[in-house]
Amino acid sequence: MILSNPKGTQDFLPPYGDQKALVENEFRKVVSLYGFSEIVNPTFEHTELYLRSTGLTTDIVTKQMYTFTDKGNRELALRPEGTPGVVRAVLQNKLKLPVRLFYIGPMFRYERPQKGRYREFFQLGVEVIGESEPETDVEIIEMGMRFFNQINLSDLIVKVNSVGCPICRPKFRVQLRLFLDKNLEQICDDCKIRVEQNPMRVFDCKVEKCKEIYHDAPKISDNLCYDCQNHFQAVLKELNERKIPFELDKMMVRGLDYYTRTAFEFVPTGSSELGSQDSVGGGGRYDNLVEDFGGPKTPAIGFALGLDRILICLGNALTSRKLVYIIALDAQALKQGRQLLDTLRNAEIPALINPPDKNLRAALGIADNLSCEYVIIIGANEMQKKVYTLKNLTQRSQQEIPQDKIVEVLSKK
RNA sequence: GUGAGUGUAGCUCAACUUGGUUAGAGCACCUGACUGUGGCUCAGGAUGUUGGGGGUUCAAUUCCCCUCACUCACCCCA
Repeated sequence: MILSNPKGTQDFLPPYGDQKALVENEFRKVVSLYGFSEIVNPTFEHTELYLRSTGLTTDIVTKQMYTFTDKGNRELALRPEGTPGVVRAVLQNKLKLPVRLFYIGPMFRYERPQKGRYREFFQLGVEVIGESEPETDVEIIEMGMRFFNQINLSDLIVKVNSVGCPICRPKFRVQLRLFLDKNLEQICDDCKIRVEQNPMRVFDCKVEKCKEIYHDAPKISDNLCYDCQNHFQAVLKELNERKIPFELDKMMVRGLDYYTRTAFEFVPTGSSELGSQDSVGGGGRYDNLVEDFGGPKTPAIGFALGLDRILICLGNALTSRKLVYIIALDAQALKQGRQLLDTLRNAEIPALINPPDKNLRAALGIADNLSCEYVIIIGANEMQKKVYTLKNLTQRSQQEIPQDKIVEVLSKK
């Protein structure tokens, strides 16, 4: 069947395409208040970029990348996430630090699609490169919350944790490993694999039995080194002072290898439409990534929001369009209508004119289908009286407006 | 990658259990009643390779196998 989209992709049909753009623009507005500039990166990069950043132990890299060899024998991958590309661009172009960047665009991961999870999905992301202060962490968390408020998605908290750094994490891993080895008999099969590959991920397990056991396990946030501990305390204090609704979640560990210190997730609280996915976004510090790429030691932090999931949460909250539909009833009126169409558009009022052969009833039906807010009727009566009949479709009301006042009247609406 | 469930008109679904002449309904759509007033009403109309392929059978939407798609969950993540 040719007439079908590839698995895990979606068409944003009207009005969802418009709604998507609306959310993107709100995001642009909010982040620009915090001094972020938009960066547009390629949709594919050298595969190696992701191997060295996102991490060799992550599923994203080991199983989910869309990789291909191009005609010049380059090993490339459709981007599974945005951060590596941004960091690469910053280093390559030697941007002055600190820098605040945001991006909007599609990401690709080969996995089984389900509710709120697609092979092509859209992310809204921010990266702050070159700022180490705990206040920055809180500032961008607060910015995220402000964005969610702005789009009326306020039933939401942020889960916060610290995942340490290369100084404290290895020590902790040994400690955790000891604990897990003692309980190896009781944990599930998946967790047994995690113990070998990446012990901290056991905290993500959804099996009740495992959760009970891990309740008593040592936690990374209780075993931070001096600097990480100070940083984390400062973040928590600042979150409290700024009255940001957060929850300290010592079990939260994030999936990407490069995270250090502060990690967080935006989680809807109300009756979620997201199925088994619980977060609409997440992020954290990655203080070593720039150095890992061969750059100078540079602290950084960022987050990514799932646009598709946000749209699911918003549901059918549709905004009525401010589209004006002009209906001309005869040839003379049509000529007048076409002039009016130009006038309206020049005044930045979105407008359409009906095809000449439709009668009034049918034309109103079309206006209805297009969910126009206003209709302007031009017929012999209007031509004679030098007025337009302006009809409000939602209020089912109409009035005659002098022809030279129409732009003025519509501009106010 | 693993497991479960669904695919019938544009949409939501019925008929399948116990195979049997032209596969139905509601909404939507088209036409008209209504030749300058849309969401209502009434009358009429069009619509399906029953996801695709194969098998069993005199006969398959119905039973069996394969495949594809969707949904849900696991895994993982936005």
